[in-house]
Order: sequence, then C-alpha cells, then structure tokens
Amino acid sequence: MTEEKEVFLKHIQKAGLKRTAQRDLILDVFLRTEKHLSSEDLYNLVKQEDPSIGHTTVYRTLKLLTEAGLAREVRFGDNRTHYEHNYKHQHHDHMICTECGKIIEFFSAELEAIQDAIAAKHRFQVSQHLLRLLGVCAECRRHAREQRNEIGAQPHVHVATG
Amino acid sequence: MTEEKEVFLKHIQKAGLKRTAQRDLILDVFLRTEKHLSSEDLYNLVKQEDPSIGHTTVYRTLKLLTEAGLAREVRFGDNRTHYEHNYKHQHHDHMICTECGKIIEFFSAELEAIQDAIAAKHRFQVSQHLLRLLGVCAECRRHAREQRNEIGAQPHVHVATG
DNA sequence: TTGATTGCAAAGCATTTGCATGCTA
DNA sequence: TAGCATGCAAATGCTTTGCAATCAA
Repeated sequence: MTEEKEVFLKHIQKAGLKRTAQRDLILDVFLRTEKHLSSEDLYNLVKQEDPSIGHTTVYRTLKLLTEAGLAREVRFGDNRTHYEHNYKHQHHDHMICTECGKIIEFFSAELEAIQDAIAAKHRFQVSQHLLRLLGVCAECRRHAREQRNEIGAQPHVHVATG
Repeated sequence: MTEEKEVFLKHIQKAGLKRTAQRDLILDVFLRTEKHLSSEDLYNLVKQEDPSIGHTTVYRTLKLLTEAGLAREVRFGDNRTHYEHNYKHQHHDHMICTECGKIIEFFSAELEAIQDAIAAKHRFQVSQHLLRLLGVCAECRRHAREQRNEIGAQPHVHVATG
C-alpha cells in the first residue's frame, strides 16, 4: 500500500465517506500516470479497465483527491481543468509549447523568493501561485529552423501530454 | 479621436471589415472602463446605453479588439474569460485576494529577467506569460486581525472588481 | 449591390446536479 | 439497515455557430 493510498483512506474515513471499487481504481490510475490529466483523460484511461464507470464519478473523485491533498487543479487557459500530483511533490511551474503542446515543468527558488518579496511589499499573504510561460520549445524551434533551410522537410508534430 | 480608436479603425480597414455603431459603442465603453471585464460585464455596461445590443456582438467584438491589439484575454481560473486593456499598457501580473476578490496589478523587471533566464536555459522562446498570486490582501488581513481582537467587529466585504 | 454584421435561437463544451438504484460500513 | 456512492439524464453556465434580416462600403 502506497503512502498516497493511505492518505486517501484516512481522508475517506475522516470525512465519513465510503471506500468503493471505483474510487480505488480511479486513484490507482491517477497515481500511475505521471502527467497532467484532464477529467476526460482520466476517464478514458479508467474506462479501459472498467468500461461501466461514469464520467460523473471521475469528476467527483478528482474533487475528492484534491480535498485529500493528493491532486491539484491546474488550469492552462483552455477553459478545461487539469489535475496533477500534489502529494509530496515540490511546487513547480509550467512552460507550455504553443506549437506541439508539450508541457515542461520547472522550479526556481530565485523566482519564488522574488515573488514572496513582492507580495510582502504589498502586505499580501500568498497562499498559492501560478506561473505559466507560453512559447515555443527547443525542439519545435529546431524543426522550424530546419524547415526554413530544407524544403520538403517532414512536419514536426508532438503529441500533447495534457 | 483617441489613439486606440485609430488603431481600431485601421485594423477594421486592413481586415476588410466594417465599422458599425455597435462596435464603436463597445470599444468606447471598453476604453473608459479601466478594469478587468468579462464579456458579461461589458455586455451589461453596453446594454445601459443601447439595450438592443446582443451578447453575441460583445463576444465577437472583444475577439476583434484582441486581434487589433487593444485588449488582452486574461483568465483568472474561474473558467471565464476576462479582458483588460492592452494598448500601450505595460505588461503586468496579478495578485488576487481570495477573501474580497480585489485584484492588485504589479510589475517586476527582476521577475521578468529571471523568467527570461529560465526560458533561455531550456531554449524555450517565450511569447507570453501569466503570473497569478492568490492569497489575502493587506486590508482583509487587517480586518481578520481586528475581528480576532474585537468581538462583534463589522464584517469586511469588498466588491470584486472583475 | 455585395458581402460583412447583427441578434436571436440553438448548438457546443466542460462541469454539475437530481434521482432512482446499488452498495459500504 | 442507514445513508453514502453511482451513473444516467437533464440542467447549467460560458461561449460559439447557423441563419435570415440588416447595414456599411
């Protein structure tokens, strides 16, 4: 039993809720997928192992995981909610490639420190922050350069990873 | 005629579009409202001056203003799109008070520099970035302190400004 | 006159809710 | 057994689209 599952069961008990096969499965699939998942994404994955599961249950369980501190909501601006692992995961920010959809995670203590300083100057108590850099990743830039040079180069397409 | 209106008319002409009373009015109301407006907000304001206007037109015109470089889309994570002035407005980021909804704008050259440095390290070409700090503003923190000290203190409520 | 624009109604999405049925504690 | 959970269908809220009528160039 992983630590995360214990956290989940503890939360379930504390809140007077019930353990179900669906919740177990959804948590399981979520834990072994180290990606940013939308509810839809997770629903599709879970469905492969239990086709009878409903979209609603996935939505509700993701809410539950968030409350339990295992997941965190992330919004990338496409008006869909994504979720990522939150338990004992260091805070990080995102670079999002607008060409291929790739998401690069990064962390900078320097950046965090400056943010805190700015907040302090405004006497603002930060509980959470979100930083997103939108642009073009190294690989897509390289491909763009190549295409400018060789006519007929193969188009470069990445699969978005959520 | 303000500079912004000229920019708008130029964009209209360049794109082979047409100038209409509705677009003029929507731009006008947008320009004199120095706030973060949702489409709904702007619709309500415009409606006061022309009750016959449709929601759809406001949506479409905000898209147009964004294309013309006069407005910028901002998403605060509530899955609604807000717009703010973009023409000759310095880039800035937002602190959002989760107690009263107040939005504080700020800018830090230091922060921008570090972001650029991080992006460069990943050979990522940044076209746009978004930084949001969520937390409690100075005023709400003060009120919270007062309430802890004086029982029966008046509750503090701010009007959200978009 | 031609083609863009408007505003209504309807459609589209992502997400939530009502509710009868099913299942856990 | 009591009451939470499930999954369907319907509802919701924001946004977009289809379309006939209208209007700018």
